[in-house]
Amino acid sequence: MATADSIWLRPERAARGPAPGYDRDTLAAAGVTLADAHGLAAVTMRAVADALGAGPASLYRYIATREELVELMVDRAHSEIRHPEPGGDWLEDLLGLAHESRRVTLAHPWLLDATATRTPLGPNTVAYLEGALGALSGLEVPYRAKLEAIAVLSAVVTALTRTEITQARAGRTLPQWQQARAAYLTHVATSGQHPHLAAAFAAQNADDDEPVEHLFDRIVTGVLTGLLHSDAV
Amino acid sequence: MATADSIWLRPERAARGPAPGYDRDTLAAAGVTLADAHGLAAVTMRAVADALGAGPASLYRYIATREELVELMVDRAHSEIRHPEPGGDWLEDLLGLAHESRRVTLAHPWLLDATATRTPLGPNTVAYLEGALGALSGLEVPYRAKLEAIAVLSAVVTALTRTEITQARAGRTLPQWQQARAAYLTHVATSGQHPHLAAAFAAQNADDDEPVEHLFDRIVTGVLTGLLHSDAV
DNA sequence: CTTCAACTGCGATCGATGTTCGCAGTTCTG
DNA sequence: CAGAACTGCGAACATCGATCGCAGTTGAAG
Repeated sequence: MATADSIWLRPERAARGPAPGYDRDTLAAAGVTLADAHGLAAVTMRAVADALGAGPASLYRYIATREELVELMVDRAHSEIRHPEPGGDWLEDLLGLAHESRRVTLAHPWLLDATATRTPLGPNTVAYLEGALGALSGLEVPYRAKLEAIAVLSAVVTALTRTEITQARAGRTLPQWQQARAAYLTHVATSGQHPHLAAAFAAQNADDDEPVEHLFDRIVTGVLTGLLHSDAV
Repeated sequence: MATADSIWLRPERAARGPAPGYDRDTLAAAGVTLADAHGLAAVTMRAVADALGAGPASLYRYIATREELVELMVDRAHSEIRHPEPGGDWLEDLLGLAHESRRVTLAHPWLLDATATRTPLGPNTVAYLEGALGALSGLEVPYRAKLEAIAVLSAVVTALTRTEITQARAGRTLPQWQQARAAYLTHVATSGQHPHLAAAFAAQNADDDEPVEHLFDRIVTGVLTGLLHSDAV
């Protein structure tokens, strides 16, 4: 049954027939729980079915493919993004939205993997987009620039959150491959070539006391003001 | 044989024993050819072995895992990045490097998938980093800000190139899922809710004549100047 | 030159995964 | 009440990454 439609346009329940035992959101919730605990790779069809007490093939009555399950999971996670009412200052509003995005991503690190390649676009993601556009509604700037700014903002927030998660994970478990990478990096830094990198590497471990939120604010603000050349501070 | 070392620190040839029939770069080249033609998913161990005329299990004499093969491929692709000599203006130099990054990514679109989650760090990627730091060497700015700027730049270039590739692909083949997404988007835009999104959607299809390179320059310049608050231009 | 440990290529195979097929049971509709 | 439509799902298939063990080959030590 090749359903070419998007899952968001496909009706959840069939018109006729017995009532389904589960629903999409239940599948998504089970997938989110699994991914939160053991990463996105642990979200296999069989694992989700087991968590639900269902047979491995039952899930295909609700979703057409695993990709769609991930899409449901992403949108469910995005539903946790709070949308505060706009306060008039577009920079502050957008910064608040960026903080929400970061918070949810820290709570569900697998979002980085799920949204790295594809760009799921469910109702809650759409609501996020609408919110961001609403924050910029007072700005006298072409729509294209606003969409660009939002896309760049999203990319930057993702990148920042990714390094934050990576560093936090390295601090706890130091999981082999990170160790191997550090070894290679010090090898590169002390090799004599790459002088700039060596200097940066040495300077990096010196003063690291800036709070993460402050760094986050500084970078996001810089990027946004650079893109929308604001006159406000 | 659990080799915990990075592949870049592991010796390519063994000290004793017969000469290997292939080498790492040959594997990487075969993988790149396959990925260029049919995407990263087509780079399976068996496919690479077939392309080389080798048995499916032979590759594991050169790499420990498929991840390492992808790492080799990424670094080989990054070797195509040209490093022009610095011209004194850091913004121009960094912009040139960004263009090189975009060019190589357009030539090897699978780089987006390969670098989406992981961040391979081979010799050529390190050389790129060194070049970017070198371009900023004249700036009176803490090293941390330079590293941040480079990371953000990389994220932005990736995002821009991804949308560019996606749109180009949609223009040619319009591959089903894009069609489904467009259907959902128009459904959202015409639903009455999401007024800002509807307005943006309507305005987007109006005037689209800005050349891609110009848009690229504009955004990258905006982001960089916003981050490093340049006084130039 | 001999010897042998070390390495190479690789066929066979394992476990896991996403997905399909067909069937029995269930439920809503006309 | 009868049949159509749908559900749950056991079994199976193709494909994937990875492992194991063996025969053949090489290079260095004595």
